[in-house]
Amino acid sequence: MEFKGELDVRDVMIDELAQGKELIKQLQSLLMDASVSMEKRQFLMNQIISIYNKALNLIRFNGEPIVPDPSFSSLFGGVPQNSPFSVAGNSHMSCRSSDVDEEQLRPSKKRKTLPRRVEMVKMNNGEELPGDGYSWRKYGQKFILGAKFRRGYYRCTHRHSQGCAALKQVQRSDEDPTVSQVIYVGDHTCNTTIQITGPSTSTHEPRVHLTLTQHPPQQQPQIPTKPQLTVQTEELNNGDQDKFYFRCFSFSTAVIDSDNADVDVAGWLLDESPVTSGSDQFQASPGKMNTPESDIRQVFTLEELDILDPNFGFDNPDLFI
DNA sequence: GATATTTGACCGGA
DNA sequence: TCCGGTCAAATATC
Repeated sequence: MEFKGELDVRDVMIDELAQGKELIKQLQSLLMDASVSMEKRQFLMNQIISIYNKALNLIRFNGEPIVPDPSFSSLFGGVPQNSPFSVAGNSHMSCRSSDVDEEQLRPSKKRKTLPRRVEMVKMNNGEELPGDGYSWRKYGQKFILGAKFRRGYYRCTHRHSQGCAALKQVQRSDEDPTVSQVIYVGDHTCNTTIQITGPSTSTHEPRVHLTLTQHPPQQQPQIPTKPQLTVQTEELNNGDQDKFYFRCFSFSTAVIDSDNADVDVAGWLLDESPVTSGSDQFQASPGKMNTPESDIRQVFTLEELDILDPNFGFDNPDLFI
């Protein structure tokens, strides 16, 4: 069987992302029009998410064989058919959202193959780890070789009730004890209400109000504990054929008010903030949002961390806003 | 009593 | 065999 080479994959990704940009423009128009139904807006949002999922998977597989299983059509760009809230089959809406499905596609018993996302979190008062909006239950802690502090192991509180497989590990930095490295393993599959508040591009007032709610089958969403929405998109670098760098942004507790005719999701998504202009990193600082989760998180993929300077210190002032 | 945390033991990948 | 990750009993807290 023949598969796309790297260049072809890149072309397809560029095409997909261009489509996504076009859809965002359309969404912007729709959001400016108060007469447009919420369903139509959500449908457009789903299309955008699907496109980004498709591009992400193209990058992830990087030309390797992709099992053409129709049941995973949404994973590779298919727009969910049944529900406009399916969000590519994942409630977390992370750029890693497809990883759970990926695990289902290619189940591996190796823990290291689980999707991981690393965040550096500045702790409140230098002691307290700020909440990330999820409900976690600690199930262990352990001293790790060469680390001053014990690593804490947490699983989602809804692990048993809803089978949510999300895990996280918290490791306090040796260099700066007020900073913790938080490793998220897997995505949340527990059903929740997702709320998004977009950052202001020019003021400190939130401009975007948008609510994405995933309804479990035959069930109303009752658990309002899904405030953190982390999205990582990947930047194409036409000038570098060997590498892809991730453009990441994360934000928490987004509140979206569909009735607000002032919304400008596309502008928010596409604008380059002063913080991020010219950078590979897009950061949406929760501190600029109207949210209770006021910590800033720098999001890395493990791959990105691998290429960091080994002497990199967590007290780097550029790491936090 | 229910729920959360702690901690030593065990498992499994490298 | 080492070591990171998980389990589960004991303990703490509400």
